Amino acid sequence: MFICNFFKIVLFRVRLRDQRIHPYSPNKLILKTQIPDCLNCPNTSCLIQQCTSEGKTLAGKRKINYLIPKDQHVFREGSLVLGAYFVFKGKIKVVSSNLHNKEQTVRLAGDGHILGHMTLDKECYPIGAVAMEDTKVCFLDNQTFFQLINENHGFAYKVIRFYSKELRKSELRNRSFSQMSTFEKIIFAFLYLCSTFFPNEEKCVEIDFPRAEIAAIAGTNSEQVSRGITSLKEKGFFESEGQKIIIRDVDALKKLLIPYLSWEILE
Amino acid sequence: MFICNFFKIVLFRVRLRDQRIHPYSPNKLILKTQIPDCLNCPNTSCLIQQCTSEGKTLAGKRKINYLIPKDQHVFREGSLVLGAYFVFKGKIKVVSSNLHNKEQTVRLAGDGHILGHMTLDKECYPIGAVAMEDTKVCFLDNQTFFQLINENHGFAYKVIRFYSKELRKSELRNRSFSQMSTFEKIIFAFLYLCSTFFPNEEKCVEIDFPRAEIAAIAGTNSEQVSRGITSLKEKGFFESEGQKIIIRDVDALKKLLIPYLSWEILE
DNA sequence: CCCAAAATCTGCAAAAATGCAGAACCTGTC
DNA sequence: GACAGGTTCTGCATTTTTGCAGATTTTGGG
Repeated sequence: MFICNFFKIVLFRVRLRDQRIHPYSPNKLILKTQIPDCLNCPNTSCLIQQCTSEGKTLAGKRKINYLIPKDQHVFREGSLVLGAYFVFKGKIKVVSSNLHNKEQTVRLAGDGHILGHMTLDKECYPIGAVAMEDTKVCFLDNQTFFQLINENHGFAYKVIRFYSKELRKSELRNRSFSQMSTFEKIIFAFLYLCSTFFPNEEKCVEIDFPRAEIAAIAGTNSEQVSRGITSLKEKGFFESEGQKIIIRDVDALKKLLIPYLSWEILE
Repeated sequence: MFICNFFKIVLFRVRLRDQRIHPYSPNKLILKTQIPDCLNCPNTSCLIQQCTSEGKTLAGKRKINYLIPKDQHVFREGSLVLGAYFVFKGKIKVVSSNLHNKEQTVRLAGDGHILGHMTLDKECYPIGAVAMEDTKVCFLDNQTFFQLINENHGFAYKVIRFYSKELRKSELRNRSFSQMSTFEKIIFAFLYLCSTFFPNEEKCVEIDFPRAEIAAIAGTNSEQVSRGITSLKEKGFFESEGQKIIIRDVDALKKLLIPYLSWEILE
């Protein structure tokens, strides 16, 4: 057992080091793709839209567009991240594993969200990002990002607001993990999915993810998610169509978590 | 029970609304205090030090200094935050409660850290901040903060890096909450305390907080913390002097959590 | 439409965490 | 140095969560 763990650790370290050496060895499954340049981008929620025309022109020239197929990594745990990814269209989960190979989804990112982090020094975090469906992203290297911040105050301000807001959301999720029952955490996971991936849909949302995916967001296992879904179906909050779940009234679901009152944040 | 909850909710809402109306009704226990202006500030970890001389002069002129006594709020849950607090010297916890009156510590902030968030619109989060010992903070209103970002690129960049880093730390704490056993979470809480409040001490750290305080960080209760401490004393990781705990070798403690490998982050 | 593979659901026993209550221990004051 | 008030520790019964295993349902390919 101890020896087994030791090997796992060594392997993990090697994996990390490999990725330090080849941080962007191109994944053959990740394809460059066509996305409009920033001046003509239809994605109004992208923060680059806060830049001046010159800024957008620069960003459009420098950015690299990728199509990340479903279940492929945008970047891997332990790799150096040399810039930021802006989600053009799609669904991304930010994940973190431990050596027992249990994966926790620590953040969800939808259209217009930023992934990756800004570093000057060689930082290296055990966090990765995976596409939950075919997703188009725009990559900006750190240098260009820095230049955009220098020359576009509105952009810099919005980026700070974005991170500050995500930090607060993450802090509330922290509270959820430590105070909620498993059943409540499952409801919370569904609401988080709704607010991130369907920010505009008012009442009725369809969710079609494997139970294990939802479990990784809620911080439990797929059996509990199953039990939770069954219970919510019995109570009339969910309907199902095959393995897909239909939430007819998201607000009713929110009311189940009133003691945790964090709805301001789930805009 | 239901009615009781209903009243609690109403009261909570009223509390929130009151604080919206009087976001800065001065707490009599919070005193303005003497802190050097930013040009002569000895706190090198403060991000305002990244500004130009003009920026520092402006910040020094506009900032308000407070001495927050132990156990007093810097700001309360639900209140409007109209600017940012920079910790000059002391220890702050960022907390979030639920209606069952259970409080979770979602972040720790030591010297040089930033609290509060930047908002243009009237946002309102169920998050508060409390001094864990007498603490001096500098308050900058949003307008000045915005001006500093406009005119000091290095500052803007560092602020983005700060939030991005805190977000990542928070995400790792999320993983900890959902994957660690209670015992591991307690160890993690001690390490988080060490890395935030004693960033420079190499091996030996003294921690003197009530068990309930540590429980709120770890996401458990004080009984479990007690049991955890006893166990760690038996194993030789902790010594005690009255109710104070002495960790002779922080690195040895870290090794207990190797499967979660997040030490890069606990700088 | 049928079938095999995959995913989901559910009952149950084992494990972990919780909360209570009383004992032991610390702290500061007189 | 004794004492009161507070904090911490620990044993125990209860509750919650977990993980397994087998039953059931769904999915996608022919």
